[in-house]
Amino acid sequence: MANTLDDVVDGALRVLDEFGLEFCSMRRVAGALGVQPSALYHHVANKQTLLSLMAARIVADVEVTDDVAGSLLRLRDAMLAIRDGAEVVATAAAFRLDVSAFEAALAERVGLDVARTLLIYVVGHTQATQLHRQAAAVGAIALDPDLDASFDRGLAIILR
Amino acid sequence: MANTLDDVVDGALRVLDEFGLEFCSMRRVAGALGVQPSALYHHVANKQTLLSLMAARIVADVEVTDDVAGSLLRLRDAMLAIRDGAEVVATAAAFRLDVSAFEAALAERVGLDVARTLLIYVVGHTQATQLHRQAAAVGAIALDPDLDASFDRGLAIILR
DNA sequence: AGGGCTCCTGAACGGTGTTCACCTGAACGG
DNA sequence: CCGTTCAGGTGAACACCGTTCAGGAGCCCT
Repeated sequence: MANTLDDVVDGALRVLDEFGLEFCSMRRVAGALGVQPSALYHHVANKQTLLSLMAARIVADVEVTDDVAGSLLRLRDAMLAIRDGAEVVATAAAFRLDVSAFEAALAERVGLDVARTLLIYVVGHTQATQLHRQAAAVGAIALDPDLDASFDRGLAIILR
Repeated sequence: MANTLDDVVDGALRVLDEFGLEFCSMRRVAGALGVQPSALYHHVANKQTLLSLMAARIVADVEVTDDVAGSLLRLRDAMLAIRDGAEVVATAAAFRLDVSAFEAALAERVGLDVARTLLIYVVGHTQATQLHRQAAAVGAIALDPDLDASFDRGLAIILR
């Protein structure tokens, strides 16, 4: 027993990956941990805080190197690696608070304005990509095979 | 009596502007129209659909001219004009479906890749701006006076 | 042995989106 | 003028939601 904060975030990310953000409720996360919903509030002030922690975890081990484009591709992959990951990062007021370390590291290499523009673009495009893929997986729309290349071209436009 | 779909969208936008997205519930929209919540489902299949219609309305009369930067500034102003407007537009899967007319008009002038990159940037930056201003209005953070200029610089980076 | 701390329970409160069977009133063709 | 149709609305219900609160169980430290 004796869950820690990390356990809670882990459990929440498992629920997110399995059921999607829409069904990632406090009750379901608690259920995944074998615990009552109210127990979560000993680790986290509210759901919004939990979402921020999840967002931080999602992008946690993406490192910024001198290969700026490569770094941003890794950021994109980290968000795509988990269901609704981009939306969680985007929503959490994340790219103002949680990704600020990422923004700072990026700013050292390309300047603050370009760093900000890049981050907004990467998160936005990745969110659209993830949404599109999910709709395609359900059969609602046809899968656009150009999404990865489209991402690269947009990146090149900003970095030119 | 006899509300139309437009009346419902109007009412929803009034509720949004007054209370914010968080409290823009079907029940509250119904209340603003002097109607039971279930009555809304005669006009709209579900809340998500209503949000998409609201997003479409928010950006509806922004015209794309040959002054691309000016057009994007007007798009930004339209979203900033209503509380949580940018978030509604961003969320509604809007900048894939509702803003697609905007995207097409933009693509005629700057090409599809640049148009997409611009739209992602404009919506993302505006959303961050609106969130920031709201937090500052509540006194949670200090207001950054550089937001408008920051937007212009990001735009210039993409359009260069 | 006793105090404090972390983690948890169980119940409750006031909301939420959505569905359903049913009712009302105006418009319209025979 | 009657009967039908149909958009618009009612009122109750269902199954959830985030969050709060008083309290209990187990552990470490002194």
